[in-house]
Amino acid sequence: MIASAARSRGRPREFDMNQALDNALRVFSERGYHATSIGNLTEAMQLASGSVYKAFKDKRGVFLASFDRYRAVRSSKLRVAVAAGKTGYECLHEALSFFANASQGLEGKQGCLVVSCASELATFDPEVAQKVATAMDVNEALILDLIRQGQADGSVSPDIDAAATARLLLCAVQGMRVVGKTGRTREEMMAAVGVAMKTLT
Amino acid sequence: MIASAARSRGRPREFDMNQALDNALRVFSERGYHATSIGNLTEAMQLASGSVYKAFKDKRGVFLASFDRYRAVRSSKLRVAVAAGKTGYECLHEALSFFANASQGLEGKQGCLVVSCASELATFDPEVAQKVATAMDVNEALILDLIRQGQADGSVSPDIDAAATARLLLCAVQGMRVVGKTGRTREEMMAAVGVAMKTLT
DNA sequence: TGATTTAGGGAATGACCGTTCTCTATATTG
DNA sequence: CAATATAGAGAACGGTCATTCCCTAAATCA
Repeated sequence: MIASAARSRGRPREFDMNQALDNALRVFSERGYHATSIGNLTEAMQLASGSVYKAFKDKRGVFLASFDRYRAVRSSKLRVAVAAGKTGYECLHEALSFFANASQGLEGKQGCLVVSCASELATFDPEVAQKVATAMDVNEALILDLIRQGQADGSVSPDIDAAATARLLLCAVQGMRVVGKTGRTREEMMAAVGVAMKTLT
Repeated sequence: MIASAARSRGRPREFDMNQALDNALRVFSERGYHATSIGNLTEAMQLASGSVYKAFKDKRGVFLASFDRYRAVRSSKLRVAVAAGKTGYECLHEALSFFANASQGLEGKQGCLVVSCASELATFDPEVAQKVATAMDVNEALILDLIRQGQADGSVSPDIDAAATARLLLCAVQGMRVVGKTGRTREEMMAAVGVAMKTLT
């Protein structure tokens, strides 16, 4: 038997898990965790409430799965975007532009699942708090990495405090997601990226 | 009759409005809007539910009043902090430090009412969305003002794009409030402020 | 084929929450 | 002092929400 074709025991799942999670995380992003009802989720995911509970235990389970999906998709897209740069400096510009683009127009208004929902839960849910902290750390580590890469290839000043700069840039991109909820244009956000790049010289 | 001593008609209010709002906004900040129940509010405000509804019409009314109170208090404190600086550059450093300080330790974990709660409501409540947008605009305008002041007194480079820099710094300070929810030290945040100041030279 | 296992769907349930109602208390007005 | 007006407190109410239950459907196992 081919390993990848191994089937589970009973009736197979009829819906596409990733597609359902993409719909769920869109609703969570727009409405926030507590304002999202099971009804909102069943409508968006095109599933009956019983099926939701069969597949995910409870509402929090849907959220946790959506959160992981969101992070996986965003991380993947970010890494693709970053790869377009050649020097460390260019990669950093790609990374900041990626966040700027997500903070503008409709996508900006939808907001960031990590920022809006997770902040809502992190206070009273240690597991979510940990996931949020990790998400932040991963982004900060990526930026720090690119700064060091830039210092190595000469595109970023060797005199800057890499750790502090990475932290400031992390704040800047997370702040873009917040400010972007009030509605900004791509030009406004890209101009901010241009200013942020000055911290690397 | 002395104007300031003019009393209203019926039984006078027994609780202190500002104190009650300070308690309410603390709960809204910690729990978010939807996760805050009337029970949470009556407990924190030390008022019976009937009294809350008599004084504020409904839950949203409590939130709106808390939001205004929060903005008034924070704005006032920010302006006091900024006044400690002499040059525009110094005033900007005071302003950024003010946000950094609020984004660290316990206050950082409590979070910002504008960021966490208002984002939660802004999607489906135009009035709240307007209030949030205004809060952002006021902060951005203050930063822009200080940059121009610095350019006038020679403490900030005349070559920088004042509007774009103000926007980036707004993103940075709002981002601090988000990142600060995951727990950061004063030193970490102040180092980020130091880096942000480089955008002014 | 019959037994077993898992998924889908939707009605039923029980708890909680926001709001209203009612009654009492305390002020001003005339 | 009566009349009026507003505040305080908490019980009562109605609706919504998350969750569970039960029945049916579709797969594998023996």
